[in-house]
Amino acid sequence: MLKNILLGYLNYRPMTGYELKQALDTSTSFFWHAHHSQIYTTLRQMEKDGLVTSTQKAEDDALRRRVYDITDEGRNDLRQWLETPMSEVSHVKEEFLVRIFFSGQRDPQKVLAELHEQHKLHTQALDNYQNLRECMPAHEHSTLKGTRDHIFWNLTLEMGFLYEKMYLEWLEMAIKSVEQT
Amino acid sequence: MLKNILLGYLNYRPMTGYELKQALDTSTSFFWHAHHSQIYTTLRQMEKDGLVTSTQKAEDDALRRRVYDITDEGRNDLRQWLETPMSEVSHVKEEFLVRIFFSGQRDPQKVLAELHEQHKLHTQALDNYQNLRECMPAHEHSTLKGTRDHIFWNLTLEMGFLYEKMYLEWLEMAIKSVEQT
DNA sequence: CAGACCATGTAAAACGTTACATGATTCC
DNA sequence: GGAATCATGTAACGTTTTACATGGTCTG
Repeated sequence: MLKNILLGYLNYRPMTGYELKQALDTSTSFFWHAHHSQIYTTLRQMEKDGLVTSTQKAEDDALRRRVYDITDEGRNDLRQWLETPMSEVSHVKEEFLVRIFFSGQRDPQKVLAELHEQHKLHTQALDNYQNLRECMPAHEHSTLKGTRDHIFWNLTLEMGFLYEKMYLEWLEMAIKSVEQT
Repeated sequence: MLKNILLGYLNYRPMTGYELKQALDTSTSFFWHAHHSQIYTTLRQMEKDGLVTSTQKAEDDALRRRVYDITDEGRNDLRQWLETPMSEVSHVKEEFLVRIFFSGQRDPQKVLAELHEQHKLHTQALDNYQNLRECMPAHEHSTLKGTRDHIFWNLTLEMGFLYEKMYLEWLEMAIKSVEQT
């Protein structure tokens, strides 16, 4: 899966592993994240498999920056993946909900504290999306020439926003529910 | 993580691997799932680690049913895990959103078809939660003696419901957005 | 010159998926 | 007797996390 994301980014332009890590941390982090160690090793594997090529930025580059570029084979691979539709829903894995599910015998005060902490964190996440959303210029009138990318970027951003809003709503309900015990 | 879920269930009552798989598939599947192969191997590992014990249901049981029971050490382990609060938000991994993010160059008709397919699947999921919700008797007046478990079970069920509702809302927005292209 | 950030890697362990494998019971 | 479901496992493979490891650059 990480492979597809890296190909997706490299399809826009050549990038280093470090830049890809940053791209994942900012743009894609809501729905996929990865540690740098995995990114670097996956890139090397992809190079072996002929999906990307890499070159040192300059022969004497002290930072040893290695720029990756997608190959035709890589582009094919990416297209193939995108053209094969998903026919299931992605499986959710939410540790916090597991904790809640098994919280019947915990001290209610401690559960409440944890719910409040999550509320704080999800509020921060929501603020983040709200800012990003406001920063987004009216794409309708600006850069729409030739590319429809922004439509889809906005859609995923909007999902992040809706998700956090829904999560906060639920947390507030949960807090009330536990308080009434 | 799977370990904690299995301990959580076994803390209610002794169960076989098969029953645990069913419990995961019905109660917990919205926020955690696992294949039977992983469940059986994890149970064996937990037995080695002294967190559970296992016994054959009957010496001549042709079905080789093996019943697992939690030990004191297992109960400790579970308590410890529950008492250590989470101070981050769980990371989401949604393959479908990755696909949408990189869909700028796909045939819009194919993207639409995929969005409609997801809409169908998430509608089914929502119906499921709605049924479960209606089946839940008014716990307030029934089994509340001694256990607060149902409060938390209902909360996770409610989250499943809200999540699917939000997802459908987003899908409808996404469909409109792509149609207008 | 210290601290933040740039930049890349290896290795081991943990976790998760897929495929293979087997055989019993139950209901029609 | 055939199909669905009960019931448990192993092995290979692939993915992800965690810890270790190193050194350069840039800003105040």
